[in-house]
Amino acid sequence: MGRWEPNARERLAKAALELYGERGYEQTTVAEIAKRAGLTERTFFRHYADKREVLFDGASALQELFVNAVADAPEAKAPIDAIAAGLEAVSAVFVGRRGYSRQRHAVVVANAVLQERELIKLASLSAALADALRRRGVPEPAASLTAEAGVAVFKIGFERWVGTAEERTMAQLTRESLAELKAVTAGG
Amino acid sequence: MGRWEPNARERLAKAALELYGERGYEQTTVAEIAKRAGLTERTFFRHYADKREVLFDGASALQELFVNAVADAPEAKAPIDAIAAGLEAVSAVFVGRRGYSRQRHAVVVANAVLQERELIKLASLSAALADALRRRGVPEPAASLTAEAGVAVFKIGFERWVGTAEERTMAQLTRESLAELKAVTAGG
DNA sequence: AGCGTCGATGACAGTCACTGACATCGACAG
DNA sequence: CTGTCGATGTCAGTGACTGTCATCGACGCT
Repeated sequence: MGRWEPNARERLAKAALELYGERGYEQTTVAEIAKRAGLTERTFFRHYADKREVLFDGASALQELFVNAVADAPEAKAPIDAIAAGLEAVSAVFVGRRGYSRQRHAVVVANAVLQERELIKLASLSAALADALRRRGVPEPAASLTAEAGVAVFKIGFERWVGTAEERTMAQLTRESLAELKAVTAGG
Repeated sequence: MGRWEPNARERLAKAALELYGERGYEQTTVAEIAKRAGLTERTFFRHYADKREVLFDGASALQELFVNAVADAPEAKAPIDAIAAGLEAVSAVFVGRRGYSRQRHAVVVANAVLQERELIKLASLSAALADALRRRGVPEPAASLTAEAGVAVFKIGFERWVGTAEERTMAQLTRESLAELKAVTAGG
């Protein structure tokens, strides 16, 4: 057994989400988070770059999953359909995590600075998707626009998923959102 | 004549943009900005909520212009065409401001925290556009998706405008980007 | 002219996010 | 038994941001 309790990083993330929910993000100090996790403030900053990042631990894994699914889609598929394949893959990882997703989402929407961080994560995702599409041979600006559209569908699909009482899967809702986007941009 | 030099707010914005460009955003302290503007740090925070906001003074006016153009578009127009009318109106205000836009954009893209602020301004714009579309009778999620698409077109059109050497207007570039988006989302 | 109010600013102390430097100490290899 | 390593603790420091009170010219009223 080590000198310290294991899973310091996870303990910090859990403590932070709890405290942000209980007292609010601004009313919570990093020292309090560290104390609840049985650590010190300095150690918090060794695990997370800042007070917001602690809520975004899974972001890079999600991005990787999305990008890989797009890259691995059949070559013959159109850009928007490769994105659709990525949306399917990403939707799958949310199965069974609706409670956690709701709790986390409630904290984020309540604080502008957390929304900012979420938005830049989505922008990073969009850039990575555009890159994956370019590697599939899609030219600009089509690659960036398709990526932006995909992220918009993901965002709105997710919001509908956490916001609805019905028991519909995130995959269903993203499929519907994509169909809707195609409808509103049709014609002209 | 007043007790102080006029246009304190504008002086602060000018000093901040200069210093962010000269030394970088992080290497600039608010006290330095205030000093260059002939004021104190405390006065800076009376004009701007934080160190980033000083670069986003025109954001609310731009949003208002965009939203009004969408609201005032002929009733018969489809949602995406109302958005297109808004894009035309917004593009017009950038005429003659390419140098300033480039300088400001260079500062923003060099700093993640400034990009975050820019992204939340765009998110606010998207929400306001969705609201305007809803008031035109557009249901959800079509309103939000069309708004997101419009913001994506604006963003990419703007980036192409500041990034290209050719003398093309922002209106031309946003028109092209919108056409491209329609093309990539077509079919399926 | 005298006077009271108001608004923009200055002065100052305080909190907290975040960083750099150094110390601690169990695990582990040799 | 000893030296290295890695995760943590300790502590001092910077800078963003806030609350509070003081200042003082402009302006309207009498």
